Amino acid sequence: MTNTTLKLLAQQLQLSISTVSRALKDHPDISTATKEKVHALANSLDYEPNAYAIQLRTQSSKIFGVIVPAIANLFYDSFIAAIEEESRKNGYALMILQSSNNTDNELNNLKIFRQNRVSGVFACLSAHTHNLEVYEKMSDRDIPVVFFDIVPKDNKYTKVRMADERCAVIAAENIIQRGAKRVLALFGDPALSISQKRRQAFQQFMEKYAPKTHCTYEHTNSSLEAETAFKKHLSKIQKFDTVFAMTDEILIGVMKAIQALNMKVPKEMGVISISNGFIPSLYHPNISYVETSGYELGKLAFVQMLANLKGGKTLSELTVDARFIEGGSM
Amino acid sequence: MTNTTLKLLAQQLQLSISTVSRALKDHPDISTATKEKVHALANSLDYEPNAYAIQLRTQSSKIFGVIVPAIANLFYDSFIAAIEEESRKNGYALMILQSSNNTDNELNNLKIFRQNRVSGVFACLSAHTHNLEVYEKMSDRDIPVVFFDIVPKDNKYTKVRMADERCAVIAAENIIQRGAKRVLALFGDPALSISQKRRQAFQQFMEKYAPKTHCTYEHTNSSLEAETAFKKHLSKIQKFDTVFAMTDEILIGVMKAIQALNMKVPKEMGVISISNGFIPSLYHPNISYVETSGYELGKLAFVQMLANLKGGKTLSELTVDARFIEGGSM
DNA sequence: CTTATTTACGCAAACGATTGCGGTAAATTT
DNA sequence: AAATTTACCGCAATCGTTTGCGTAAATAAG
Repeated sequence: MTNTTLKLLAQQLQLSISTVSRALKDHPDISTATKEKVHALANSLDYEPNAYAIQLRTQSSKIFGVIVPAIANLFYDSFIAAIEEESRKNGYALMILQSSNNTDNELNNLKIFRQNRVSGVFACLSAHTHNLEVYEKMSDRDIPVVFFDIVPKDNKYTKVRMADERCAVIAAENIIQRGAKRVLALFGDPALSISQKRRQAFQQFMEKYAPKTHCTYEHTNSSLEAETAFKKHLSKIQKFDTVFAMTDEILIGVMKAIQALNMKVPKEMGVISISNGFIPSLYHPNISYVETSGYELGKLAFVQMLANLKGGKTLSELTVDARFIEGGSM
Repeated sequence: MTNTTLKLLAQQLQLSISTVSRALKDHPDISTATKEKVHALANSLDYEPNAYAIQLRTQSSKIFGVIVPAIANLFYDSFIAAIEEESRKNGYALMILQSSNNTDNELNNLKIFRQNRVSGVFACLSAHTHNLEVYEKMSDRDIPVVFFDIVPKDNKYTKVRMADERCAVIAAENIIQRGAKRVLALFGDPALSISQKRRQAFQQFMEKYAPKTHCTYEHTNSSLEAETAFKKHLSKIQKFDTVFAMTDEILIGVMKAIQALNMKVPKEMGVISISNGFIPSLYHPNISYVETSGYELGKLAFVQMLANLKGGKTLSELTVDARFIEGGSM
């Protein structure tokens, strides 16, 4: 079956295409009688406007592009869920592409977005993207870009992110409150600015407010590394009583070690992490964590996008605040 | 900055639009000299074809629509990752929409797909969708639909899914092999056909090949329910020694209970589940599971889609086989 | 040196919708 | 009865590409 078009409707109704078009969108020039006839036929023939023709004519696509390092990631999932909700409300659809933390893919994805003339792009930088030229190209085409989570340093861009330093500080506060004596703090890939920021904020806070607490810092790149690091440090003479995991990945490694060693949480070992909450809820007792909500970040990003779309430029960096969620692990 | 178009290139080169168009796609009618000139200018001006104009002209959009109940789901994530990979290779992009298991959303999503004239749709039915009329509408428009995971019963549709019965049977086999005496088998929402199939296959197999093994069956709708059910049955006089979790969600509940009760796996309690592998890997020892790979399902679905696109109709139901992955929990 | 063939390119009509600019009949006002 | 509105509607250009067909010039064949 061929698709119903304005032309077809016009022919069947003995009207011009323009009249049909106007009738369908309730233009005042068209009489009520005609409108009704048009609507009736359109319904019975299941007319649906061709989005491509509209975009070609109006030069606006009602589609947002989204670039995430990985779709299969709880944090990004919730981010996507949030902008998907908002997009739907506002009549937009989403085109989601994953970069797999690969700069080539990132480039390619942006190309697809340009070719599809998306109305805007939500982008999370690949871990090692430093050349932002490609993103400039989007701006040149008047396609607003809202960066999220992993954002460029330059503040000529619109960006939203978690309050990374705050997260680390909140974690530190609670560790101090618990009265920890010796802490093992595990951070992620040291090349990532997010790891650096969190580590720095954490360390500074601890040194300032709990100088007598002994902290060991380590960077790990996977669950397995975290697990190994945990076990290694535990075998030392001076055992630690509290562990801080910067990411879900690290927490997973830590918890595997704890289970393997059959340690009691929180009695023998206090655990705290930064997470969106899913992983911490898998264990008994629930792990206490500082919440970083991808969902809220998504909502915020969408607001920024809309602002960008309407009122020209809104250059700024917004952050979603974090809060401590009490589990039973501290 | 305005976008570069064929027209612009043609003007600057004193050529016709058609010549430029043909030069760009290496048409034999165009001389090498001209082609080079055209390509050079196109590159320097960053020409990118307008996907909408192309689609309008060619009536094919190079976009696939995907409907999943939820994006934030490990199984669907890996499914999406797979078709994303394949799509990229074949020059397609993905438009992903979530139904949130809501029929209205599902309807709406399909509408968006139709308006965007997607080349095909990968659809996972909402839990309680029984009216497939909407999907008929897609077929009417010659938009192939490949159902995955939760698929309609009617076999006039193209569908791919996990070998649900096989999964359950494999689990049963291993439970028998372990020499289990008393088993608690936890299944999901009894309204879902997938729960029914798995339960039936499991139960039949157990009754046939291990009639003396005592099995208790229960359906639960959440992690919490599973946790409660586990604890409840454990408090009975006749304790069970093995637990089977049909889904990740159930496994999570079971493991929380096991941790809370500080039971030893596998000594005091054998655990086996059906999963894609992520959740089972979070525990120590790793949980043994029957693998259902969303990734492979995605690959298979894509093959089906391509076949559908090329050779007309390929109505069939394909299943991805399952295999047992040994953890340390059995 | 005519008559076929190639070679290399341009014309123009689609694809489906939007919209400024008129146009004509009927209704209303002088 | 003539002039002016008002109410409705159509014409045609436009968005950026693709593609069948036509044709001049260049080359080959006779």
